[in-house]
Amino acid sequence: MSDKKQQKPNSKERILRTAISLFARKGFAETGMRELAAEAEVNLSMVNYFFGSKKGLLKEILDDFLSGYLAIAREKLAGTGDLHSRLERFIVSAVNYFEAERDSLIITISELPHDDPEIVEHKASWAGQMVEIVNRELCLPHGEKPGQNIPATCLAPMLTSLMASRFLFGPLMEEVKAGSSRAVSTENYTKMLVGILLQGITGADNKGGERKI
Amino acid sequence: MSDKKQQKPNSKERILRTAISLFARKGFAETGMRELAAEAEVNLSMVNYFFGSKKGLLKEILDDFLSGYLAIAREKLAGTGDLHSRLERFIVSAVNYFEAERDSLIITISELPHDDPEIVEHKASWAGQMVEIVNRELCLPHGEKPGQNIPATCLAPMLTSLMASRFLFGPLMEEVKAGSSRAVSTENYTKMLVGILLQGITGADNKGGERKI
DNA sequence: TTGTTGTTCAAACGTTCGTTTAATTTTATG
DNA sequence: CATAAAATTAAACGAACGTTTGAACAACAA
Repeated sequence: MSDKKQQKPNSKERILRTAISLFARKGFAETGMRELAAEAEVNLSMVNYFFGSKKGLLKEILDDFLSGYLAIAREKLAGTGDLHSRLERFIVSAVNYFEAERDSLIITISELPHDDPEIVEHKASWAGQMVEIVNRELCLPHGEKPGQNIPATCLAPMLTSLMASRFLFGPLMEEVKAGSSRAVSTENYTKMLVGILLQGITGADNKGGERKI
Repeated sequence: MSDKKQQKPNSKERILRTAISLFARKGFAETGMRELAAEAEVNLSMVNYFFGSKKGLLKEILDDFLSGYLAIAREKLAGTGDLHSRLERFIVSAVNYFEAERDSLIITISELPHDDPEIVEHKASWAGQMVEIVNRELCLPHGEKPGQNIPATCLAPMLTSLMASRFLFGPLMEEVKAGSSRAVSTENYTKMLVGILLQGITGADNKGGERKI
């Protein structure tokens, strides 16, 4: 018994982990409670016991992921440093976070457009805070240059979608070309994103400086 | 009777349109056959009569959308012209297509990561062709410059995700800030994308020419 | 011990699901 | 008109859904 209790963690945590895996692979509505309970090796009732309902479980997954994403945005986009370095360290942190929590990312993106009133307020709350940060740290400081002002409600989705593309399309691309996920390392992927984004959103007046890649 | 029969189109088409709307708003699995039939003003059995099954209906929606997207990629990315103009006209066409078929786009993206074996082969077939086009028309001609070669299995998802972000996040952003969808016109949105992408993926050696925006 | 609190369990709740059947109505063709 | 084909209908199928119940079990304090 050198480990604490690695072989049998909390039932609640086991449910959470299994749910994240199943929801990402099969979809939330397509995953049944009995299937989830069986895979997590718990009794059927335990899900409702710990999370109240199936949607309560989904809400916890979304909140866990989005709060982590928002914390990264808050920490990395703000503070000292010019736009380039702040954006770069944000992308590095966010992409690493997406990779570590890729199943939660897939669930979040997949459930994004659905208008379940019980869920949509949660998403809107997180999205609103994200837009606020992007607006304060990225849009406003560079709104001086005319013709380059991208609204935060447009830029925030762009950034998130671009960073998430690798993981959203990952399973499908693996089906298309086996091993394609490992053809580009995560480190190189972030470098690509930084290169694309920095030289783009900083304007056409960029005279080839900032050779970040 | 000036119109052909605008008030009552084919039942099959009515089912298709209603399904696209409901699947996009509520999700595929969350939408019931009875709800769909009621909203389409059609008997419950008609869905299976015309489409075989609920999944057959989804497959038709996905195939319709993806074939149109692939046709645009084929037509706009290939042909004469330098990379800049070809990429620009592709983005213009694709974004307009996404806007016209935004519900189908939402359905396609939302169902992307799910591994239903009956659906995944369809998606993989389309994705494989898309990757092939991107590789032939974008990656290979510019693979000469070292350090800038982004694999097509990485670039194609990037392009698609970036163009789709406006529509994927649209409903949520409207919840965050009413009217945000109309804050940026589709034309300006495409110009933003062109500006970001062109100056990014064409490399850091770009000396500020090509002021497309 | 007794009582309490937090888990786990088997069983069943009523509902809704996607699908099928068989009869009927409509449409088109000879 | 007659007849075959296509479209539409009401009703029911068995299966699976999310949820609830009430009892049993574990750990621990009084």
